[in-house]
Amino acid sequence: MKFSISEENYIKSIYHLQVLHQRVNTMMLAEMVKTKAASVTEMLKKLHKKKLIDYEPYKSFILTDTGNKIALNIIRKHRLWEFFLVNKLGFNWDQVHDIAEELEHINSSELISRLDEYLQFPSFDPHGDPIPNSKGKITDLKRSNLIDIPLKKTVVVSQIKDQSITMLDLLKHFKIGIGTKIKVNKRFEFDGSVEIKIDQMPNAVLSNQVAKNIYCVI
Amino acid sequence: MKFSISEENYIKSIYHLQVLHQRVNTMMLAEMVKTKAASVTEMLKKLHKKKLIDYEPYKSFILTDTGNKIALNIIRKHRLWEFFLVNKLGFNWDQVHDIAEELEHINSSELISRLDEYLQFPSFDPHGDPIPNSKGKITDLKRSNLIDIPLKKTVVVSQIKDQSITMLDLLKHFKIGIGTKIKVNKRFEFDGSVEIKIDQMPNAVLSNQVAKNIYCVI
DNA sequence: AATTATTTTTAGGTTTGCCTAACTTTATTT
DNA sequence: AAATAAAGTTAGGCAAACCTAAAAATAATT
Ligand SMILES: [Mn+2]
Ligand SMILES: [Mn+2]
Ligand SMILES: [Mn+2]
Ligand SMILES: [Mn+2]
Repeated sequence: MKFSISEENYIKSIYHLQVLHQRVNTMMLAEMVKTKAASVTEMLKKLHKKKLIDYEPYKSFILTDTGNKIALNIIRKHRLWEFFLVNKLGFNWDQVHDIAEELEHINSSELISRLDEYLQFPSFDPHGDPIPNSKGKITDLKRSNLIDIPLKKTVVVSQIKDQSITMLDLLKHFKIGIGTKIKVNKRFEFDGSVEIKIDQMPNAVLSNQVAKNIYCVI
Repeated sequence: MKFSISEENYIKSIYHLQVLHQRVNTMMLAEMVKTKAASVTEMLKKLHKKKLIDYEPYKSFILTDTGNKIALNIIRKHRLWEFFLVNKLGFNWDQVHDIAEELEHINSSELISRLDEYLQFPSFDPHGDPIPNSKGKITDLKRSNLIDIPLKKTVVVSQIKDQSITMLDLLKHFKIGIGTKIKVNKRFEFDGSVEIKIDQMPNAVLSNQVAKNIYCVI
């Protein structure tokens, strides 16, 4: 079965919202796909008819197993393309999302399996998010939030939750990226901010709002 | 200015038809974009309003200078992606057209200039067609048709005109590709067929219809 | 429990791109 | 020059996605 670009974007967004909130409702989804609630309702009816979501009017909804598989395949494509853009074409990690947003809809399983092989079957995209394999299986790492890791322990940044341009821009300023070795010197009770140390860099303080979005492997 | 995928496909098709026939008419274009004449007329009105074609009702039409530039940019993207698919991902030249047909609509000049650089600024795509540079300039080779080249002279296949799957399939069978060294032993007046010789291969006879589509550099 | 606020759906429109059928213009035959 | 054929346009409709405004259902307050 083939799906329109719109349908694919809705499916993928439902998936991401489910990861955060278990079940999804109309308003959340409308905001994520940048449209109005009325348009979402129409699409929900269509996705339900195609058996991609479990949906009853006025209730929250979730993907069916088929819906889930389709979502994972789109995410796989998105993340493989992001990896390609950064590691082969030399883009910065904060430039690739919008392009991958288009590339993820290119329709060819042969293309994706060859791309995967060409990239040597990467497990994580440039933002540290896991890339589902061809069967849709995700193998993720155990990661701790910068807020929670023990003081004075050097850990490695491995995932950024908020991937807005503004966030990625801030991280670039502090020279924080996936793979960066980082140490928390101090945690300030008052506002939840943390003082960090990165090799070759002066001490720096990150707000709680920033620190919450940085995950590390110990 | 941004254009829809449909608009881009029409513009590109007009360009290709112009190369063959100088001016384009409704029926030709309808056949090329696989739609009906009525739909073409509607699109012609839109493209004319956007100043991409010179068009008057009931007359044949051509691209304006702007239209031409846009066409060349789409063709550039198409051929760069084809080059990528064959030379980096290992596709055969007969598998890449449909995928490039989708990839050519991805919207990012940064992406294309990086891809171009990554591929080391190739001049020809896997079918021997010239790739316009970033300014839209094409530098093509002088090529002779297999029908016309002198007998017993070894030449190099450099372009295939008809790129249908069936044609590419036939060429694969005879081990003819871009770069293949080829010699015409004999030309048969009766049906215009030619007997050819390729290294490591027995003599073979190509029909006039096939030979007409093969171009070589001497 | 009743009122108010929020969420969700429905109703009615718009745009893009496609279609068929009817009509008009241009080209080709007789 | 008329008649016929072919090409091109217009008219009227349809499906996909979007929209605003109104109505219905659910949730939150008083
Ligand atoms: Mn997308
Ligand atoms: Mn990512
Ligand atoms: Mn195309
Ligand atoms: Mn080509």
